Amino acid sequence: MRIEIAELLKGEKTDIEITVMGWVRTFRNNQFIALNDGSTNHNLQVVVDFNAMDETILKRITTSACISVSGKLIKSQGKGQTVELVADTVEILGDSDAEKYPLQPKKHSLEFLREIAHLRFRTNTFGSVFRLRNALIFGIHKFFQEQNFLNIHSPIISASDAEGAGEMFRVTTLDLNKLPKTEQGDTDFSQDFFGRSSNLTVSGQLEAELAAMAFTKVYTFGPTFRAENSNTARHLAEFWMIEPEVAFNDLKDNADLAEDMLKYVIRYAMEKHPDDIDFLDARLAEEEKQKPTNERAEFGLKEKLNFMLENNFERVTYTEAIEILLQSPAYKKKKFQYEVNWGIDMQSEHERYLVEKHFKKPVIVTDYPKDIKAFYMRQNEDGKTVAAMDILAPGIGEIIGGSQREERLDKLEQRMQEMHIPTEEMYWYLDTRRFGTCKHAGFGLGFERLVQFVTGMGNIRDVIPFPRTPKNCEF
RNA sequence: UCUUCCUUAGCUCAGUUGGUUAGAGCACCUGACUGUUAAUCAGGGGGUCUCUGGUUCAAGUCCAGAAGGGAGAGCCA
Repeated sequence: MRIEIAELLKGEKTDIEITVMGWVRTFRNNQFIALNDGSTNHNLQVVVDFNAMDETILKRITTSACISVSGKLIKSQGKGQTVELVADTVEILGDSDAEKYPLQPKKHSLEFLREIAHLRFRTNTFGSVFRLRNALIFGIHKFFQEQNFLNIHSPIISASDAEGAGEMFRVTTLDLNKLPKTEQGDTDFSQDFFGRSSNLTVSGQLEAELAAMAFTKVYTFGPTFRAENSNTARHLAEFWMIEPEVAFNDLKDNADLAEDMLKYVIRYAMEKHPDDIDFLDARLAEEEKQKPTNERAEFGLKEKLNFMLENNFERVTYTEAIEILLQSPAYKKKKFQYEVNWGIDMQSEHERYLVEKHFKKPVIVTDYPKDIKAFYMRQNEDGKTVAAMDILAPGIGEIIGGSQREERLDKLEQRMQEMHIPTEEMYWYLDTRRFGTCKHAGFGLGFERLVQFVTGMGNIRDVIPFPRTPKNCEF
């Protein structure tokens, strides 16, 4: 019977006959196979007696060959591991031509591995990243399910282009070489599949709001698409987003929920895969050593995560945040490239100063000027700000954006008109304000940014299996 | 999209003021060794110097353009 390596390495049972299957990481000294099956970042040491083994089989034990080994699991006779498998039989399930296989048992650059994303799962780094990604996915569902949230599948294809969250990918079945035209000469979308123009979703929030007006507590967790020409280490054209929406919550409840959720899922992932956290912690420390002293991160990965769990997030209003920036040494020494005054949309350098220099922990900034925020955010009594919140994380920037929603029909309609959002087309959204409206709030969490935060990976393209970015749709 | 840097062997990189046949480590192949931990030792094979054009007696090296990639920025999650 096949047993997984993670189970064997617990070392609870020895002197048993077992079968193990996996991929060869290295074959040392014609005797020792480091075997990995993805259940853990640790390898099982398989010991072969090369004098007794068929030589043609020995030659086929190459890096990344897939093999099945049967034999006896014993206490290790050497140092470096607690148990090892003494092979009776080794069966080659899949050969791997050592001359052509691009991965070697050595350090590769992340850029190179990105070009062979179909094989990078087989490395220690990506093994750890994707096990943690899985734990975070499950941890998020667990957190919400334990609190009786309802998971809603919001649509992936959307006809609404009024959400204003960014450029959209068009969905069409029209022949692009022979587009039907209207009398005015525009493309005639009435002949398209849905009888109107349609796009991939940029957010499930509006649909989540509809569901929250019946189930009270809901969340979405699905793919999201933005056709922005963004070339950065924190943007993808296809990414996953979590969007909880809760009836009767105000902005403070919303911030509490976000903070609780982040802490819960980070703790869950750390407890589920301590070895992977250890590995990535060491990897990051190694990487930091290459940098000049003044560019090094202040905390190691584990330090950072533990600090996050043990401390409350800092909460400041936008107005207070601007005041902090204006009083900062960085501002007085003219270190900021962009101007600071009340009303600006804070730039990366400002957010990073607040999070990394001033507070040195995650910060929840609330009550932004209404002119820099979306139409659906609840207008505050001061007439200038809205009940918005952004959570800024060290090293990542904005990880969560949310708000209390405008539940008052007249205020919402007025704001939509000011911002040129077509109210007729959005009748279904406005209906919730017509029929039994109530205060409610929610937020959007960029899932890959969370994975970046937990794994310490600097580039978002290294925390999703097959990244989609401008000019890149390989695999 | 903007700024900036990079592109030399399968990988990581060196290559002097432009000057014979372009190097190293790892990987691979052959052999030795056999309790190794990215095993070690000896030998060997492996190159359209990203592409296109230009300057020059001579270009990996200088100039121009293109492509790809990194970092930072904008937009955002």
